[in-house]
Amino acid sequence: MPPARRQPARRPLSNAEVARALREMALFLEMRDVPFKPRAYEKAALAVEALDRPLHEIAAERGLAGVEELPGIGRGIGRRIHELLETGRMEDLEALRRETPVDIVGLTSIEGLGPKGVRVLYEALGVRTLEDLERACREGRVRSLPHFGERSERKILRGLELLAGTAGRQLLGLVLPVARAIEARLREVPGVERADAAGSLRRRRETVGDLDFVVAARDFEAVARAFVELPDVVHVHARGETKAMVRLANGLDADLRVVEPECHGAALCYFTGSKAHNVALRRLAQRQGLKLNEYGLFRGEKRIAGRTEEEVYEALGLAFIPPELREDRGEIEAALEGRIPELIGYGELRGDLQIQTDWTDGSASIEEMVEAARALGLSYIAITDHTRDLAMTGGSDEARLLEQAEAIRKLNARLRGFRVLSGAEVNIRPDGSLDIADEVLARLDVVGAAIHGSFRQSREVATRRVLRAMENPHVDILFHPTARSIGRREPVDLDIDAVIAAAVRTGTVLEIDAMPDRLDLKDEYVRRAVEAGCLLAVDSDAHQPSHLAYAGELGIAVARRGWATRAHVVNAQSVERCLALLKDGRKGPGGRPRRTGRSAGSTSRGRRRAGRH
DNA sequence: GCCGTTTTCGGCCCGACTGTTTTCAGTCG
Repeated sequence: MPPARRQPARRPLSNAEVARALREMALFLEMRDVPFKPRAYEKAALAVEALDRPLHEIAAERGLAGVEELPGIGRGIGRRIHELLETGRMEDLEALRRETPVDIVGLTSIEGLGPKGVRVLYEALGVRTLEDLERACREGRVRSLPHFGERSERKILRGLELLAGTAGRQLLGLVLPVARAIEARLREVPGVERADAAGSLRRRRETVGDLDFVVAARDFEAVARAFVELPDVVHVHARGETKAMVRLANGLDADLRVVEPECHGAALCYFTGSKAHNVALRRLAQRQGLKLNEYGLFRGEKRIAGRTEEEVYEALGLAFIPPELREDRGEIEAALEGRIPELIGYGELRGDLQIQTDWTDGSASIEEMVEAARALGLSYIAITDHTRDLAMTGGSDEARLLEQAEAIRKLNARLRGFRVLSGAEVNIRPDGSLDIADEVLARLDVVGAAIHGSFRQSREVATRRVLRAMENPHVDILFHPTARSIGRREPVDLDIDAVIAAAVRTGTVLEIDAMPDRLDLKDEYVRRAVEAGCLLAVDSDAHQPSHLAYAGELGIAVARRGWATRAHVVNAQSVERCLALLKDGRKGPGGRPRRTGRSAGSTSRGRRRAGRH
């Protein structure tokens, strides 16, 4: 077959694109008042988004059967997804688009406008796009439609403005301080007993789409007033007696819900979500003849739980489920069986194993980083400045690394109750070799290896590259394994299961890099690593003193979302234990491969049992 | 269209706010 006859290769559709098509189906069906199906398509869209591997891979490996096996996807939607992946089109969706040729996703993204409204606008005024809608509102043609009025027109125009100013989901690390400041202000309102940020922020998802605040108070009016008068508020979407919605200056929307203190736990649970977790909880309640809503858990008219979350879970026969696990990914089954692990806590880091200083591209001296680490309650840090290949950062060569190690030795002689470890963040070259000689790596306390370039290699090449670096007997930790930058740079295409298997085999620790735009490994991969018995390091990757706090805040959040316990995290141990874990299982003196017998899994399982006490 | 401690049919989470309504539909979370 001559090459010219071949079809040009079409880029496989991403999960996000498949989910968008499913969501569009849901909106069109909703518009046509089709019962139940919209919910099914929405649920399927969520399921697709939750996958940790591309659908097109699953389809390529297992065909239609592999797709239909996914939760929330059955024969009908499975067949349509398959069609979409094979042909790039979904005929049923195309038919709906032909019948009602409107930008339904765009139009319904306006606050307060849903599919029913879009239908009326299209049928009466021929509105198809956001531009059509803006024109119709400006010309005053919308106000005469049924269920619309002058207020609706103004609301839509304002919605269009706000849409233009929305930044979409924002990094957890940037939003967290904003949320905390709002919590603090709400707690100052007289009569407020509790004020908490809920939603995906409380679950510590890596990005946040909006903020939710749950306040327990007697005087609802005072809380709502304080909320809409927050200095950050640029627009009030809605304001009722117990509820308010506003737009903040950073482009995020924030919701407030005020409840009686008796309901606080139920409300906090409800507004923490996730939606899938809530639905599963409600079904569980229903099967027990109970009703769960934001006011409590009820048997008939009688509230049997609601003041605290713990009370609600207990009354449902569940162990308490930490917010970070509430994604309906097996946590409810685990809670029923008492299998919720004791997650690593936010105050449990004792060291930090990735820190840059003014020896390369950091802004502070080793001593300044030590002081900042001490202030956070840490008792050891590793100095891991960049190496030769990263010339832009003034990366160290062998001689300079040894010079720095000597400076650290002298510093340690002066320090009391604190230990500085010598180290490096060596560069993994495109072929998997390192940019620092083994003889020098052998003399450092902590060797991290990381990818800093050639990000677009094929999966095979990139995986081979990383595995080769991990096989180096001196490499202790794989730093920011996929080298992603959230919202900016795609992760390196790695066979993550192969990397995890190699980590177990070689005794290499996988890092959770806690910089807000990295969070790498990400939560789903952490969970797979934990299940495989990998050891983890939770590091700040700090380039200045203020970055150090990211490890205990964002890094631990990712570890918890990955179901990690303290036993899984090497730098939650004493410095001696940490070093032993890093160096354990290295090649023996005879240069034989590391023993594979030391599985991190058996270590962590053993320690986990011990850690119960 | 999906799913199963109500299992292959008959259910499908629940309540507040808004704007247009004189009793409620649409939207949102």
